[in-house]
Amino acid sequence: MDLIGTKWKPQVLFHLLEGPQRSGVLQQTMPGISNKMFTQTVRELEQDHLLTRTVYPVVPPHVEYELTALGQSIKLILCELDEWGKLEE
Amino acid sequence: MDLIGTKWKPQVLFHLLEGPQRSGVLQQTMPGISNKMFTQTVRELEQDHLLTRTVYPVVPPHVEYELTALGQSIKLILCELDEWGKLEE
DNA sequence: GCAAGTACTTACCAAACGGTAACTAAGTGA
DNA sequence: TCACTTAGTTACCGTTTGGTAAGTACTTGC
Repeated sequence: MDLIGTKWKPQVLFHLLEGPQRSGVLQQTMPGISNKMFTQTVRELEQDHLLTRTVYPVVPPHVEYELTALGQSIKLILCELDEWGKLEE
Repeated sequence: MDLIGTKWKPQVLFHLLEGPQRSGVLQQTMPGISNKMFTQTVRELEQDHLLTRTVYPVVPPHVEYELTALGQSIKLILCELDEWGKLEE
């Protein structure tokens, strides 16, 4: 599982730190990501057991993403990466 | 500067945490990296001001890579990533 | 019955990535 | 004179990546 080495995975995880988000909202927090990349990324993160995908059987569809305990465990790293990234601007 | 989002940059930095290394030795610590990728990676890290490249004018060539202060500043993150990576095996 | 709304999925295509292998450089020692 | 040594560059080419745009699904409200 290369968490690093991917462009979007860390960003998705970072945005989920504050709590569960529904699909569309989460995607909008990441300008520049395409529809295809977004679904691909969250699918992989789900396979990595870093987040859960909950589908509510309603119409129109409602899907929520939430960090697993494992996903939460990288909170510190993600925050530090964020902090460090800000220094370099 | 996307430090994450690349496969090799973090690895190069991690291996330099222990101190300066000469080119060939550093490359050998990373099995799987090709010659091309290695030079490309260190060149970019140099442009990012994360490491310095010192060329000793001798024959055969002797080149050393060393972290800059900026490079040192991500030590904590690299170590945590390493720790976390071990958990997931 | 028809559009709206949300979350995808797929086919197609261009661009980027990355590996291999051959090549350069230049002083030393046999 | 010639191979050895270390570091790096380059051309070529296959593979992977990733964007666009169109299509699927299904219920509610007009």
